[in-house]
Amino acid sequence: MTETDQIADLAKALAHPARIRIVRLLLAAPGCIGGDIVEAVGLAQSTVSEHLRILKAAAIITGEIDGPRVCYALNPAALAPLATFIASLTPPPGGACCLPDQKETA
Amino acid sequence: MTETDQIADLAKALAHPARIRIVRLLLAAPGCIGGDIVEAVGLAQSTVSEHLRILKAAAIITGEIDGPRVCYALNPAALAPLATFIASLTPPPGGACCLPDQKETA
DNA sequence: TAGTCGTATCGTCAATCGACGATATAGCAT
DNA sequence: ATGCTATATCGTCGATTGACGATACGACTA
Repeated sequence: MTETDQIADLAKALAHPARIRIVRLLLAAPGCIGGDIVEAVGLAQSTVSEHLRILKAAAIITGEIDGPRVCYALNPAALAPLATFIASLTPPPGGACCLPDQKETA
Repeated sequence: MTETDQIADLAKALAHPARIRIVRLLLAAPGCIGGDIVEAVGLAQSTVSEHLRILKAAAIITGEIDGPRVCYALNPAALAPLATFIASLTPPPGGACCLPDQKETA
């Protein structure tokens, strides 16, 4: 698996509105949510489970068995390759933020 | 088109190794390349044209007619929604950079 | 043990994707 | 006008995706 494939796979894992929504839910969640996700996204339970499986396969989320239910949590570190790639493409939005200045001070 | 859909569409546009490769080529290119892309990605000309169309539809690249050929160039600004979304998920890698601190100083 | 709740998996279907060859189109050059 | 080169579009095919209902699995509770 080349880094290019890795980036593409991460992008594919995010390439669905339902999955974006799930990630956002997990971001806003205190730490662990389970079946509440199903109601929030408004799809069938089996469909949501499939989306969770895809996100888990990409390591974007982790599913920890917590007694009777499963505790899903974000694993932002897995997105690093994609984040780095996108960051390398986007100089303007946000302006000079972290990088002092590449070479042009003007 | 909600912002969620917009992010998903951008991710989908990047959800293919060939398209990642194309974007990388454009990033490294001086400014304009055309048919060289076909050789670089190693797919049929029609297939590459289709990938270029998808990237163009997502506004990630622009295709400007330059005489007999087409000049493709990156349009990083189009990725802003996706970049912002991913940045909101990745606090650790890079450390506290731009945002002073959301609410928790510790 | 039996029941219940939450989650995962299976089977199916329509829709979309990715790849290709063939073909059309547009802009030089001769 | 003719031909050439570069790009786009069309039609097709197999593979994958996304959705669902039905069902299996696992873990508590009574």
